[in-house]
Amino acid sequence: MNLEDIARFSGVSRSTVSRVINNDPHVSDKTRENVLKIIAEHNYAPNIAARALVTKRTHVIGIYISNVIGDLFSDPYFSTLLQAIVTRANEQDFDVMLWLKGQETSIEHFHQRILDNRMTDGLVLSSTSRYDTLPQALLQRNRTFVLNGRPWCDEEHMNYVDATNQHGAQQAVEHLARMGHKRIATITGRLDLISGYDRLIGYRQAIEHLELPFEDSLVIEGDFTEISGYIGMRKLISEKPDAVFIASDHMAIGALRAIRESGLQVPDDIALVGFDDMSFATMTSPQLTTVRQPVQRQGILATEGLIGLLEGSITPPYQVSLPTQLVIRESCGFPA
Amino acid sequence: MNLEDIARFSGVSRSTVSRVINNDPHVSDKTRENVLKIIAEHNYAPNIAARALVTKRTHVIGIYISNVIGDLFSDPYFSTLLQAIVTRANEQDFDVMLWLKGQETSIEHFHQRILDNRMTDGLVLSSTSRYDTLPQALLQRNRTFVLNGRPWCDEEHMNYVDATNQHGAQQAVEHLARMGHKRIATITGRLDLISGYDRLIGYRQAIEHLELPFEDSLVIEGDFTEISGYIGMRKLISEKPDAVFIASDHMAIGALRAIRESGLQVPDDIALVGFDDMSFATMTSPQLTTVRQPVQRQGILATEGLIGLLEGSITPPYQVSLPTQLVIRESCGFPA
DNA sequence: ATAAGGCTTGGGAGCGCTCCCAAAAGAACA
DNA sequence: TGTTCTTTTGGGAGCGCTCCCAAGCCTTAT
Repeated sequence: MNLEDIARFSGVSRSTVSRVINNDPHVSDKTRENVLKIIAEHNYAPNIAARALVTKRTHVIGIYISNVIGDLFSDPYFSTLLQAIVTRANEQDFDVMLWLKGQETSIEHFHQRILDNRMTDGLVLSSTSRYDTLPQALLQRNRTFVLNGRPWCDEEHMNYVDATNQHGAQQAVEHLARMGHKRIATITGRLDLISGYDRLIGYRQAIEHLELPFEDSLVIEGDFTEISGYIGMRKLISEKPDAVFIASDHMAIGALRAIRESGLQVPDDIALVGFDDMSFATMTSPQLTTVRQPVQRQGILATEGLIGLLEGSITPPYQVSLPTQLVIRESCGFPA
Repeated sequence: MNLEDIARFSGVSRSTVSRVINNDPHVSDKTRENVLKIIAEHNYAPNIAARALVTKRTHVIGIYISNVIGDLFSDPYFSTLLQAIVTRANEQDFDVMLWLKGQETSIEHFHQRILDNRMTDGLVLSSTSRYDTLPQALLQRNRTFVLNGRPWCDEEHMNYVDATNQHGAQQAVEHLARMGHKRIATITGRLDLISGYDRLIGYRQAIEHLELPFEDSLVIEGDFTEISGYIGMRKLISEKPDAVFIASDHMAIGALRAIRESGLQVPDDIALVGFDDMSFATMTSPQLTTVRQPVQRQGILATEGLIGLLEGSITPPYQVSLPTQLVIRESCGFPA
């Protein structure tokens, strides 16, 4: 069943059917109606490949997530992001192709797969490592893409949607200081991801600004996983910090567990602030004080930006930075 | 840059280049080598649309997940499944297209989108509701697909990968009985999903078989979300059950919270068994006794099955049922 | 009645591939 | 040397669309 068949059945030419399908106004109402009826009767849908061959557009965007650690992205951050992207793309009549890079996949092979795949009009890249060469390779080949998180380099030319991670981290640390905490430690995220890096920078800036003691032993490197939060906190306990800024809620869950196991109390013995404001942050006891970042909004804006770029309604660079917001709950302590 | 260009550069014909790209043995080693060099030099990749137009194959499979509730699939079940599918598909040289049905999306519109999209060779459908007409529509149009979870109807003709949910639920309840519990309640999953339904059936069969009292008030309908586990358990507490079989670990987390808030102890006051064996089941206190289902394996087999079906190496129906396994930890109590 | 103008419609060309058949080149044998 | 067979190569046709130009039709004005 193709255009020609539909044309024959409805007694018009291939061109007219094409016009009807593409909503071209140059068709009489009578003809349009008739053709639409025939199309519906036969469940006809145009052959996407043939269309793509001539238009050089597929109406498909790709999502590349490279941070997939361990048993997969158990961190609901990615689920939320993914859902936002897929939903928004569908609303704008785009379909979505998905690539997940696990640890085991060979990166060259994987990149080649994405670079060679010409089935997508554009890409959203999420949580690209500082060492990931994909953005550069795509740039070099003139492919349209939007980064989730600001780029490590070439900032002026890249399209991205970011959150104010530095500022969020600062707010968190400042709030802990305001609550009377002096010895404030941090468990970082992956430092090869811009979000992890920026949150550490924010921590440092706040410490410096507040003229609090900065000690290397108060900075523990995590990798955003729950288990790394647990391990990080176990290391940290012997350092006896008053408070800890943890670069993700997911890690904060692990940290809470470590604290509970050691018999200490949150926030009395150790105060905690997380980052992300994931849905489970209100389900812990005590409830988690955290820095909210608009994950869903990031996904939506990345998608809208990409599609706008593709359709020419947005001229590059498309650069967005979304605000973060401190959400005060119980884990940070109460004013004395 | 197309086949013809590469042909010109390497001094051979379009056909020969095509043969090289498709690994046709009827090319001399010298020619092949030369052509490959030119291809690499120009970063040439064949135009997928043109190829698909003639072969009628895209090497793309689609995944349709319809269970997306609320703030997205916060249940890591889907993340795990998705990752397994994507990884396996990529290994077999297929790309993956993703559709997520949220509550808000109009189902007709969504189905049309999937039915019309001829860009995928086949589909994996996960957690399709009993009321979802997509499987029938796909069947009617002769599209190849594999269900994750056995179908609600037309079982003989459908391809599916399932887990032994009934048996798993039975084991869970039997174990609770063995631990000395008499008044065993359940919080069900969504009963329009086959997994939720089968787990309830398994519960009932066990109760009947063990000749324990069956009371309607001991069966609370949940929907697999954490919050429904919380709400369900709050309702259940007044019924004073000895033990509860909860149809997912995610709901069990909510139930644990409800029990803790009411000042009761697990397993002393109420024993609990979950389902899924998600990674967080060992992080709760007490650790969760649960029924393990091989989610990853399900994703892998669904993908392999679909691809096998597409390539003709498997003849339909492709029907797999994977075993579940009781994992005994702390929440179910200890032998008296 | 004729010309001029706007709508609507039809059909050729071409997108970049694969597939098939036929031609060319090389190998092997008498 | 010619003949036959095998291996390697070339080129036409066609997949199902869109895009463009030209032709046909219907108005409306002169």
